[in-house]
Amino acid sequence: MPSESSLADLLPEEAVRDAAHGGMDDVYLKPGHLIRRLQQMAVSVFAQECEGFDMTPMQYAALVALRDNPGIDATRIGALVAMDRSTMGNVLERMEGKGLIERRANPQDKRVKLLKLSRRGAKLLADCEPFVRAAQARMLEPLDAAERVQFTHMMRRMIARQDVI
Amino acid sequence: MPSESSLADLLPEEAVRDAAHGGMDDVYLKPGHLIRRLQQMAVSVFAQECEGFDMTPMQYAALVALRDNPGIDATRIGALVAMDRSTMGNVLERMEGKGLIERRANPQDKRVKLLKLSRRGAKLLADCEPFVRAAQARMLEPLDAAERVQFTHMMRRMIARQDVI
DNA sequence: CGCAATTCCTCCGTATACTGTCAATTCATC
DNA sequence: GATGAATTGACAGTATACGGAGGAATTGCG
Repeated sequence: MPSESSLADLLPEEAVRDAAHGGMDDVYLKPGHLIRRLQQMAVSVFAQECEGFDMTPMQYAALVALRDNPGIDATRIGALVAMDRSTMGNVLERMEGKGLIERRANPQDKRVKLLKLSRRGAKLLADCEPFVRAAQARMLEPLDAAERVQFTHMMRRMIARQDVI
Repeated sequence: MPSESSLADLLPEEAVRDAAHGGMDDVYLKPGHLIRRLQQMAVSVFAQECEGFDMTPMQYAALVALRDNPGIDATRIGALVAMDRSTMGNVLERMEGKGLIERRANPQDKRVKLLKLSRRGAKLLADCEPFVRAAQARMLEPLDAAERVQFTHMMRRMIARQDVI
């Protein structure tokens, strides 16, 4: 049986106190660290809610983008979901391996490969939708309605300012 | 010269409009997606500000944890910075390769390897501190003072609720 | 003391994530 | 129409990120 110990159990009391009260140089309270922890939380919640679908957050994002934009190419899907071409290529390769998408050569432009949801991919997407919705809701659950709107807007402002990808 | 095109340039107007106005099933506005984008932003800002130090955000976190807890072992460092032991092992291996840390066997407990900052690691940490501070500030720059406090608290609440790692 | 449970590290497997490079192809301009 | 610039997908390299297995070592309980 895997140990169910939480982070705090492993730490010396000193560190826990510092993390709780905020020492001088506590990495633990800096935005960079908290944002990373937030991402860990989001991935974990998604995995928990969508357990059994054999689907990752990025694969879900690609499925949605593909459903809403059939016949798009890999570079443009990457732009839609904010992922670079290399990583998108790997994600799509795994998805093709699982039979979720189909890649076809474009007769008009022999550089690009057009992408399409397979029947199986469409079914997976439809089936998991309620669970993904539950995951998204659970991430924001500690916030009240007004805070959720605020938080979302603040995230969008921070992302927009430093435009990445 | 690498293309300086932003995300929006690549997208069909339809997708941009949807992303801006919020369609029915826009992944682009869901917390999971925004949190991932936020993490991309944070890593990118850190990399820009700390360019030239040959140091990643996780390596910085490990350095701080090691400075504040000399003689700690790998599992406990992982708990401090919220990273599983496998990944921490890889990070520490790379850091040892760069001469930033020293790993020594513990005579009392031959399972563990005690970790210590090297002189070089300590110097790197001291040198990069102002740049890391600048990076952390830049991440929150679009928010005003009150919002920064709110945002940080909301992140902490969301992380605390779904306790990961 | 003996033995089971636990702990620590390492390795494997899978999945992101980004930079840089490359060849094939297309486009823009002359 | 030729040619340089840009685009696309593939690949290599580096770095997270996590679960699980396994071996060595320690601890705790009887």
